[in-house]
Amino acid sequence: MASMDALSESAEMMIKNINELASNGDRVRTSDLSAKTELKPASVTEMIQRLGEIGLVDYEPYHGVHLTKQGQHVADVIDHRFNILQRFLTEILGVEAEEAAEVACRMEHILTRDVEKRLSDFMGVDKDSESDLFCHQINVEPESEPEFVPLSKFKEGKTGKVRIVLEKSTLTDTLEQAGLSPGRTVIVKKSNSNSFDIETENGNLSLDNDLASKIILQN
Amino acid sequence: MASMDALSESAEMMIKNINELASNGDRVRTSDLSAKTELKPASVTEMIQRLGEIGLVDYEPYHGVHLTKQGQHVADVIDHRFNILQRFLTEILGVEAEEAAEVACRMEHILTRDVEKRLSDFMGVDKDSESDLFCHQINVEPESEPEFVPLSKFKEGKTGKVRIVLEKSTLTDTLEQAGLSPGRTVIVKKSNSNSFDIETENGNLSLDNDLASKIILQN
DNA sequence: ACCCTAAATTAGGTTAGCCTAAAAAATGAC
DNA sequence: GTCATTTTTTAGGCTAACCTAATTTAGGGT
Repeated sequence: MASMDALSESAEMMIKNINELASNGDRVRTSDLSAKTELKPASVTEMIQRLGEIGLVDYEPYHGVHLTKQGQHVADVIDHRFNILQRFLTEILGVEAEEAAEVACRMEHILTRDVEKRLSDFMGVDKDSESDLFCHQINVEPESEPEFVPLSKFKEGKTGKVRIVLEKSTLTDTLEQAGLSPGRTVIVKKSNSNSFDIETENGNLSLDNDLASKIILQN
Repeated sequence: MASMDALSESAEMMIKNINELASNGDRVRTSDLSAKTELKPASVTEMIQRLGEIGLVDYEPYHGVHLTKQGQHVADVIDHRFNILQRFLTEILGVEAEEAAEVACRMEHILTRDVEKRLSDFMGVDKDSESDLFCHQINVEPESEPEFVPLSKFKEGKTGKVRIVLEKSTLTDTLEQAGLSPGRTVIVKKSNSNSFDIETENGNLSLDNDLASKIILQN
């Protein structure tokens, strides 16, 4: 081990990439890092040697690297900062995914502990973020995320809760009477390209596709 | 003029400092820049020469620099990004002033145009920011402290500006289309215990209480 | 006008982070 | 087990951004 200086962006990126490639527990090879970072192999070697010297990585010439406990901690911090930043950029600001990832990837190296913590609180992250970790590791079914989709995309037989009715008009009162106001639960009984037969708490009715696309349901 | 590369953080900082020292219209001297940037005079000379070569600065050996039109534009962009970031960090996250300034000063060089714009909207900056200035100067009524409350707590007829939309997932896109993204203004037309009829810049819609509680508006 | 001092520039050195090309080590086919 | 191929490392170069030390210029006091 050596200096206690702050890590450079390049060094942090290397640690992050090592961590991402180490998912299977194996040592990470120079060539894989070279491919992932788009640096030449010689540059990767240079960097992982330096990381080895300061104890963040266990480096064996010709046999790749893996993160030390210290290095893993750095990776975890960076990872968390990235996730928080990305979520903020996409969910709060509405930045498009790819750009959000790029910007988050630059900002993750700049965040201070305090700003990170405050941003986490703002985004509503539980202090015990193990649930987050759990998800990453198990990740059995990424499907059951509650989704918000227009009624017109619901499959037959599916039940959903009305969350939003876009576009109000005189029709709204009618829809309301029919049990299609926000908060109500509906079942799509039958659907085809232009007609949806649905059952609401107030009875049954049919909608055309145009209208159905403006009623947003939650799974 | 020469390259069209993105400016380095160091170059942008130099431009920023030149701009700040040029408030009186005079040419900015190397020694002043040296003092302000905490770089040695030789390093300042080196940098301003480079900035001169790419046309951002008008450099005359032994007689200082001043920003060109191009350079002034860069300075203005950086300045705006800094202000927005600092406001976000202090007003929204509650970061202490000095730390906010430091972090903003690093992040200002990373923001993309799009993120800058979205963050500006989020912070409620109008494109013609003269209104902003106006408000600050007149500030007749200190009563209506802007408050952040969920849409579900808004009284009928009240107008507010969307600041945050909690809840991720595919819903975000839908809300955005509906005119419910951060920065937009909405009016609550009618409300009851479980349904909110609101008017946005994009039209009218209804929300259920659960969802409305997750959309945070500012008075 | 001349000199002296302060300011600015040039010259030359360092480091991090990249590169290419050459050398060395590991790996797998037989 | 040997050898060809692939992978990795070493060697040496480059640039940006800093530095110190030496040189040059500007400008004021007399």
